[in-house]
Amino acid sequence: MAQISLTFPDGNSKQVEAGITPAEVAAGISNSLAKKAISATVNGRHYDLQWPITEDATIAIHTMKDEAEALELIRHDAAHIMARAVQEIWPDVKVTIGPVIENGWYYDFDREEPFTPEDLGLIEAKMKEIINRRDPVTTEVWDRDRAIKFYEANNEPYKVELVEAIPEGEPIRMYWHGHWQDLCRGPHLQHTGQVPADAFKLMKVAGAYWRGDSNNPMLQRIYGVGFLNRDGLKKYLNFLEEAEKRDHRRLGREMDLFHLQEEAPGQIFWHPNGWRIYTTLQDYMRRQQEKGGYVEVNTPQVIDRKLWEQSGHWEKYQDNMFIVEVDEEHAREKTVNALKPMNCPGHVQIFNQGLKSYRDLPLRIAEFGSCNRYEPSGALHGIMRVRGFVQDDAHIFCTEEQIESETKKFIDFLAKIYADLGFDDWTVKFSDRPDKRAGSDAVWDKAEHALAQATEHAGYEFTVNPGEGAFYGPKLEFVLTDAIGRDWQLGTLQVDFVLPERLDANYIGEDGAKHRPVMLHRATLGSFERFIGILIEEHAGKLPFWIAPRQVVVASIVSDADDYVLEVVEALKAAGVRAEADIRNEKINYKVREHSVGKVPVILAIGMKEVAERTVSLRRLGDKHTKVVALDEIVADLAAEALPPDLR
RNA sequence: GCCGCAGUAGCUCAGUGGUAGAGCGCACCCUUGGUAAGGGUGAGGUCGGGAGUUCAAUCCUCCCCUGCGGCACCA
Repeated sequence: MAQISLTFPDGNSKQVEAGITPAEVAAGISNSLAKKAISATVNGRHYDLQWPITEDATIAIHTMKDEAEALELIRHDAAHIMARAVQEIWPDVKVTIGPVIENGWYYDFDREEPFTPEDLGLIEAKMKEIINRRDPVTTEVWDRDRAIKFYEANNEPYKVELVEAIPEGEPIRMYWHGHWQDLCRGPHLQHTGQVPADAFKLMKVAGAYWRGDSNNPMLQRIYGVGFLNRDGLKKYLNFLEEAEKRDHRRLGREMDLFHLQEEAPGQIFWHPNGWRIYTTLQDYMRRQQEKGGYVEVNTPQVIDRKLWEQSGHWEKYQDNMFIVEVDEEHAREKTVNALKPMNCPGHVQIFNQGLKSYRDLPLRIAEFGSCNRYEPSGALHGIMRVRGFVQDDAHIFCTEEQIESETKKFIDFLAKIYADLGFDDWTVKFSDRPDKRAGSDAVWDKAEHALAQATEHAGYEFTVNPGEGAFYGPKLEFVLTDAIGRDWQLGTLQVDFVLPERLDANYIGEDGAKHRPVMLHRATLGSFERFIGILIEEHAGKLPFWIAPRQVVVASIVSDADDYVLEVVEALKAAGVRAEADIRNEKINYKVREHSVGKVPVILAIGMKEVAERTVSLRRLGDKHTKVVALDEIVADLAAEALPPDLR
């Protein structure tokens, strides 16, 4: 047998026979390591203890102390144990796939009756039983025919499909947890008892399409979360509870910002408090756009289908459009219009008015564009995914050569704004050419290169979404996360070679000939609605002072102080601070609690002492202590604090 | 759109085959209280909408709407 050399993390190496397994390596080191081992990293690859090593390698043996590997294995084995539990309880259920995801795993099943919440309890109990059996986990590589025959015989059609889909040359690996068997690329733990029985929980059942395709049958997916120990699980459940308190839908109610009702699904009724956030943000954006070299426009809401046909929306986007038919009396034909779902065609109409010269480029046309999209009912989510929203939209008409510099300029623009608004943690996704696309490969090469270059030059890394670009061009997505870690696309930048063509936009070049401009679709906040949702969750309702809808409440402690309270409010308002008086017949404790729950950043309490001294007692949201400050001083301080970051 | 779950007072929720309750909030009264809920009294509901079963439906059945969690979608 050939010899190979294994190199350990401490730098020592050892000659061993080829085909040795990490389990044998561990056993050669010590009995206790052999017992505690869960997996290995061999030449950088996460490796099952049972897989043979056939070439020179670096090797590290993992135990439960290696958190990343341990969690992956625990979750992966738990997924299998869950599937086994389900089949032990309901033998007719067909199994499909069950990967590890963030915090846990899921497994998709095909079963006639739905799983109920009570079923989850049964499955959990069965899983604990399986864990306690400490069944050994073993593995073998099979050839394709054997695997297919096996699954056909066992009436597991989804597994047959999965085996068939494994590319030639890749091993078809089987795993056994005791007698129960599953197709799996591994690695896995040594035995089921290595999964902590008190550190996992089945969370929910949901529908999911087989292979993620809505043309396929819907399966039932069970989600579980799993951790190294009970404490990890407790922490996670606690996090979920805390996240619930940050939910913008809950805070929207508590802070009296907005509501939705069933007569207008996916559309927002903004209350005075919420609308102040909205307009404050819009005023701020308007100033930024002016500084950034944009011109602001406004375009019609209801537009004849002819324009949508020309732009391609009628063909590609009609399912998502609100169609408005107008049946005029005496009209020979009724007109068919659509509420605009996007602003781009309108902006091209403005670009097309009059002849444009290359000297006009880049022309940056901005609009707080009110859009309506008929989003699928299941997609609606609070104010984050709605059917009526306003984009801080703009279209930059430029030459191909200007794509890179305009992209860089936009990313800098966006980064500054996100920073002003308190976001440091956002990511960039880059979506490149899809299979179905318009435009030549040469043009795509140029556009993708320009976008990627500009992003790097602006100092940002990005992840690539292969094939996820729009049919008309590649795009950048600027992504933020909500309270429970779900990603939301806010800003975007998309290169478009197609729409200028379809709507016949052109400019006169230096050479005196007509040329086609490129359009960059871009939005910074994305939509005000989604952005405000994210903003609320990011700050858990404690918005920065300048955005807070109610910045200051001045509360009387005794009614004899009321006149002075009103005077303080007037002084603050005159200085540009959003202040309200609370002279209700309530105790100061009550008022402080109520306005704290309402997330008012500053409470000024006024008793007779403050009246006499012309001071206020200042209390900041979240602080326990208070501070007495002279009236003039606090007015000046809060006025300065109320200024938006760009006006300071 | 698909799968599952839910919809009772402004909010959070309990409840029943014989047309309904709590806490908070709201109104009024008492209380003038020094930094996260002072006390009393009272008003407030077509039990999401429609149909069916029944002597009788908020409760059982069916359809629809909306919301929630996923999936799919997301120019």
